[in-house]
Amino acid sequence: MTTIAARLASCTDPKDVYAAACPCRDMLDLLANKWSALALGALEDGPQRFGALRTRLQGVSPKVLTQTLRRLEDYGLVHREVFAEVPPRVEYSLTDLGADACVPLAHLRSWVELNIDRFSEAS
Amino acid sequence: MTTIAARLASCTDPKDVYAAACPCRDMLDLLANKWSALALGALEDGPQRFGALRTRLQGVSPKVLTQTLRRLEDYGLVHREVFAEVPPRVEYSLTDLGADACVPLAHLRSWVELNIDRFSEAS
DNA sequence: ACCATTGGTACCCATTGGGTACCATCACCG
DNA sequence: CGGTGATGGTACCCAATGGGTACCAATGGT
Repeated sequence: MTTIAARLASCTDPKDVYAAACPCRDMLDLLANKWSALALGALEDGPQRFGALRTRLQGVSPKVLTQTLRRLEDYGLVHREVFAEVPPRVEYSLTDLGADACVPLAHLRSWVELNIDRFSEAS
Repeated sequence: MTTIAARLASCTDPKDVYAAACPCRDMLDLLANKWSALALGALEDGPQRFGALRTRLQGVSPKVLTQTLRRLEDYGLVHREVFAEVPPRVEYSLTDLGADACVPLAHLRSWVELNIDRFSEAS
C-alpha cells in the first residue's frame, strides 16, 4: 500500500501537477472529471440521497454514479452514511475538504455556462 | 452536422451543465479533463511547440497529446500554426477564449497543489 | 551515405466507462 | 396472504477509447 504522504515524500519535485509521479496528478485527475465536478456541485446544496443525485445529474447511470461517489469518498471529499432502514437510505454529504474543493469547481462550471456561446462548433 | 448554436436553441433549459443534452455538458467534459487542464496551463507561458508541450506534460504520450490539442483546437480554445520547414515546426497558442478558460483551470490546479496534504489515502 | 531532428500517425491492446437487468427487503394495500 | 412499490445499489456484458510503442517523411549537416 502506498499512502499519499509516502508518495509525496518520494516525489523529487513535490506538489507539481505537471510531474507524472506526483500524487497531485491523481488528485487533479479525480477532480478534473465531468461527473466528479457535477456530483460535488450537487452536494453543495446539502446532503443528498443517492436517488436525488441520480436525478440531478441527468444522464448518469447508477453504476457510474456509484463509482464516482465511492472514489470521492475514498479520497475524503465525500461522506457516505447508510441508515439501517427499509427501503434503504443512503445520504451523501461533503466533507470540509470536499466543500473547499467545490469552490474552484463551481468557478469552472459557471465559466462554462457563461461562455458557452463563444465556443466554436465541433468538426 | 449539429452546431453548438443549434443545440443551444433546441435545449429546453439552456446553459445548464446538469442537463444531459445541453452543450455545456460537452464543454465541461472538454475542460474537466486532466490533459486539457495541463495543456492549457502550459500554454499560459506563451506559444509552445509540440515537443516542448510533450516535455512539460510529463507522462503524456504523443498520441494523447495530439488528441488533446486537436480537440482544444476544434472548439476554439487553442490555435495551431504549422510552419513549412524541415524538420517541421508547429506552434500551439491560446486563443482569447482559451486564455479566459485558463483562469478557472489555474485555480483548480493550484487548489490541488495547495491542498494535497489533506487528501485521504486511496484504498 | 548516413544520421539527427520534429511532429506526428498506424497499429495494437488493455482498461474502463457505461448501460441494462436484476436483486434484497419490508411496508403497505387489497 | 399475495402482489406491488420504493431504494440503493451490484452483476454482467460490451463498445469505446485512452494509451503505448513503433515507425515515418523530409532535409540539413557531417
